[in-house]
Amino acid sequence: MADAWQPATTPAPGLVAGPTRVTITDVAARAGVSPATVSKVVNGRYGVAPRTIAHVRQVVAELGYETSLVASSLRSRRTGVLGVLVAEFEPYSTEILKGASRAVAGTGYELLAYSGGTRTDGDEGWERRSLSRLGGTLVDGAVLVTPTVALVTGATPVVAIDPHAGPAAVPTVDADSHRGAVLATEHLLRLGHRRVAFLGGRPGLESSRLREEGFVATMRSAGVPVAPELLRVGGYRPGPAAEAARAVLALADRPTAVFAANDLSAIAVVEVARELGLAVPADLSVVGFDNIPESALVDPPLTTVEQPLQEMGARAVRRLVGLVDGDAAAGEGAAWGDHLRLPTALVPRASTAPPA
Amino acid sequence: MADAWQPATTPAPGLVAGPTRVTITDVAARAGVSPATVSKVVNGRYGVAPRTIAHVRQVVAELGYETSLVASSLRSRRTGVLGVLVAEFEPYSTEILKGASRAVAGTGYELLAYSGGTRTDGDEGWERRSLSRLGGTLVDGAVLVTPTVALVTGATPVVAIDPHAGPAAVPTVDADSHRGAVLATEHLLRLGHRRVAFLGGRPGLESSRLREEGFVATMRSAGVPVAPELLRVGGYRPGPAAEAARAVLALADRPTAVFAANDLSAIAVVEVARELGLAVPADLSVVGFDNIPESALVDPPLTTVEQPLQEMGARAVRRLVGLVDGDAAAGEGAAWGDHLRLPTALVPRASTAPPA
DNA sequence: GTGAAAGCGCTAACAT
DNA sequence: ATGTTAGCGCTTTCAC
Repeated sequence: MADAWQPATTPAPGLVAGPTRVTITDVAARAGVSPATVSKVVNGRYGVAPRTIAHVRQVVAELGYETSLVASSLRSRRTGVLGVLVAEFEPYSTEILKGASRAVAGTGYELLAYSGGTRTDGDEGWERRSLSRLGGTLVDGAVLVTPTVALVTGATPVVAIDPHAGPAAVPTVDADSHRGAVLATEHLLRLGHRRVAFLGGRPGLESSRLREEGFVATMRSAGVPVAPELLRVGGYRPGPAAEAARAVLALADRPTAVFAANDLSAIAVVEVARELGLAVPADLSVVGFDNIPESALVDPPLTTVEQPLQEMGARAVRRLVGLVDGDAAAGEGAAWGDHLRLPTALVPRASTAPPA
Repeated sequence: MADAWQPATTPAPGLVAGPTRVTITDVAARAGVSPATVSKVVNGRYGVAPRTIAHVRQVVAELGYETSLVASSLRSRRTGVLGVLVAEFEPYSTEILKGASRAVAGTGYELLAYSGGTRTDGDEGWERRSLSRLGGTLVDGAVLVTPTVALVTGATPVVAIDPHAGPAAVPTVDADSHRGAVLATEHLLRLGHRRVAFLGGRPGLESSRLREEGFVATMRSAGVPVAPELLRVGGYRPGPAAEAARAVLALADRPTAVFAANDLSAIAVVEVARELGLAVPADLSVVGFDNIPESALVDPPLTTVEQPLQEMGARAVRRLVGLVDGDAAAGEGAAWGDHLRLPTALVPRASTAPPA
């Protein structure tokens, strides 16, 4: 890729890089008071003379002082910041983020999204690591997006979105994956497909298990056998999903349809099909899951199962705010261990058709 | 909205909330060494006996210790974390985030996105505040998304995306807004529109200025006058944009087309048109800017100007990594003050047509 | 090879 | 009403 960086105008006065950060000590020195007094003024504590307040405010403004999130959170244990912990920023997690952002407005909290899964790729346990690194200090509470492992949450309030299988110790928000899988499978059966492959999600996630279960159960009850070689794992990720798709489409008795456990995988399937010279949906029908915006933008637009991702993010944040502000005043839900399951719905688009 | 929280199963053993965070002191005590030694082991410093290393590692694993990002960053001044500072998480900034996330993979850095604009709405100066709060300590460098004010960056390396007007003291990434506006305006003129309204972006942003300039210049050079009442400000935000749209569509001599400075505004225009019983594009053509995924999902799909948002995020991060790792080894670009401008392109869809 | 001590910037007790 | 002190969890000299 060509490099298009160009020389720019010279920096304007006042915009150049300054020396180091302005600290509370700088403000205190300039104002002729103690750091403690500055702290009180900045945090609106009682017991400071009006004159002093005004003066300190003045100096704060002059110097452009802002309290360091790091230092204050280390000391005080309350930051007014809520964390959204994700493995990486992809369409799924950013949809959640949009909803979280909307929900946090007006609560007095700020949002900090941390992507801890990019360091070592395929990193299991990023959620534990991220939570340990940020929890208790930097953020007052956290929303965990698709955590794959159970975790000791310690003192930090946590809400999970679409978590691992098994009992959860934290309030959980997810969508009805089983029902969604049933809808998708019925859609394919109704179109006349009998040989249908399933590209599973990330092992360990409950949503992954439920989507497979929904698929298999629906096929079974329709009296259509599911050959073992048609059950693959895509891990919710494009790379592995493409590999699995290649394998399944290379079969002598090729499936006429693929149900992928998420849209990213489904999009990968469509790409692989194209590589192999298969037309979608003429030669191969593809169904996804999630209804991320990208699913409507690919060619052909993807038939998929919608989960209300933004709503899930918003609900999780509202629940978290309740937890952080004290269980008593919890606005949404009450005690730990709750579970909110939102509905899913089929979104028929152009990637599915009757088999040739 | 009905509350669907349901009681859940009892927490499984080992998953319940623990007491407090495991600190380096806990590990030290359990391992029978000093905190300093634990620190050395955890950070891979030299001068620790292999036996000790193994033992400490063991205890770290047992206790599930993770170094606190807050504490270590306060002391050491290097965190391995890059910040992306945004006003809020909406489609524009999350597209940037996707690109940033992709670019950061494999660099050894982690990504922390901070939304500092939701606290007080319409908050000018969130970028300065956020940077002050996180910079120098929490993050090693930051990408600022659409900062509206110039700022003293201090010691923290910063790259700006689509910033304020005027000379910038930091490397900047943006898209060719002027050219994009020309393309959009020419498109409308070509369709036969003569009475075209413009819904401006956020005052203070260079992109906003350039889009207006591109629009006005193109209209002028086509010999089509732009009535002052057709030049409005939407601020890149749905609410104000809708208001402006209502005003302009209530005009006796209603425009036949609206060019909105971003997609969010354009979508708001379409909604207002619908409210007023105007069909898009039959009664009113609408063009947006950005090509956020949502622009293709609305009804009718929006004609818009594409900027390569993900690419912009990726480029900004790569540049930032160069800055943080030392100007010498800068992988992308060299000195401060550079400017990368990426191309824009018209994306014709269904929201534009010849005037009735 | 290891530990004691100091201190990053801030705030909460406790003086004064 | 204000200042002094201590310490959050960690890393970094610098002794030992």
